[in-house]
Amino acid sequence: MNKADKPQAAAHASFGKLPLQQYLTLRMSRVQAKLNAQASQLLRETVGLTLTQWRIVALIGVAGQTHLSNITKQTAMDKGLLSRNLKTLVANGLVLTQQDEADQRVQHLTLSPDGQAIFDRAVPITQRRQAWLRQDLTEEEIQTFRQVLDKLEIATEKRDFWP
Amino acid sequence: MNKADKPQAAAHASFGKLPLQQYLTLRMSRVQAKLNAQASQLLRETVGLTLTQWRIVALIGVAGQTHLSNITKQTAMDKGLLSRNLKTLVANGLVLTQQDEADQRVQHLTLSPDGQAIFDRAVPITQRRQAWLRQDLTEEEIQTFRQVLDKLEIATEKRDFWP
DNA sequence: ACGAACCTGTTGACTGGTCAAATAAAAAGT
DNA sequence: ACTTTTTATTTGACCAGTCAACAGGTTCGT
Repeated sequence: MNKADKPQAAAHASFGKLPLQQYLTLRMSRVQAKLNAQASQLLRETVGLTLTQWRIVALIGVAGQTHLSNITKQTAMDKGLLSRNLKTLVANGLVLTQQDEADQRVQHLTLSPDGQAIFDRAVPITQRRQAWLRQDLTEEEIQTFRQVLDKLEIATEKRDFWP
Repeated sequence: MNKADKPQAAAHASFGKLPLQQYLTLRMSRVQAKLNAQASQLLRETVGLTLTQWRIVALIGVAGQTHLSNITKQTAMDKGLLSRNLKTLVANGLVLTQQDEADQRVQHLTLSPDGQAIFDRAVPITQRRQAWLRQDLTEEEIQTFRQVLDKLEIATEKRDFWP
């Protein structure tokens, strides 16, 4: 319902090569947004956790025992955020904390029986979703995808790309 | 300082095949977090926009003219969020709005001269970043990466994977 | 032509996430 | 020994994002 929709659209021929719409990061963020929405809904309906809470529980679950800074590294989430989320998990009795004797700073985190039960219940659900997401992907595609993610991650770490 | 560190770690042999650490979504979200942090910092330092604001400006810029629901679709962001962000962009004089005559609901969005100036300044910066991110990627990798993103996106849309 | 369904955009209340500073403990350097 | 640096976690203030409800406007079915 509109006339000429591209008055200055011509200007973008001058972008050199890379049309903005094809920025990897923009596309990633859109897909990610949809994936997150889907995962959040699924987790809310089935186990009553937020995505962040689930990730904490999951990481403790697979490790058997960890501490916060470990989770920080594995997720690249804000430590403050994790600290707060953890607090509610502890308050809800899903996670147990125990001070390290040698190093008074670190708290060891383990799942309580309740936490373990939720973990055990959620794992097959999330696996099913993962399988669903992979259904149309070949092994090669997945492998390349992982490889690209790795390279992108590395590229974010060396930050010498700008003075 | 701890006894058996894997009392329940053995349980994960029973996961079937997919170890939790390899969930595509978990790895994606970590990389995405780092990319976002990098982009946000860059944009803040160079053009003084948040990532969301930049994306709105960018999408208006490339289209020449759009409307909100269009941006909603392209980014999968919340329309409320976009509406608010847009309001501040309009208040700051970067974006101009104009009611559609035929359809009174839609507002056409264009960049003001100021907005265009910022856009023109930001584009090369973001392109440089994109190039940096791609530096270690081959064309095939990028293509496969895109393809996987597409398939994942499609998989989030048909939601019949769970009763 | 009339109501139902639908689309566009806004608002409010609330939750989640970010940034930066603070606290506290250990490790490293001198 | 003692300052400096690094690491682990917490806290506070603030901003971004989500959900759900709403107000107007359009379209479609009968």
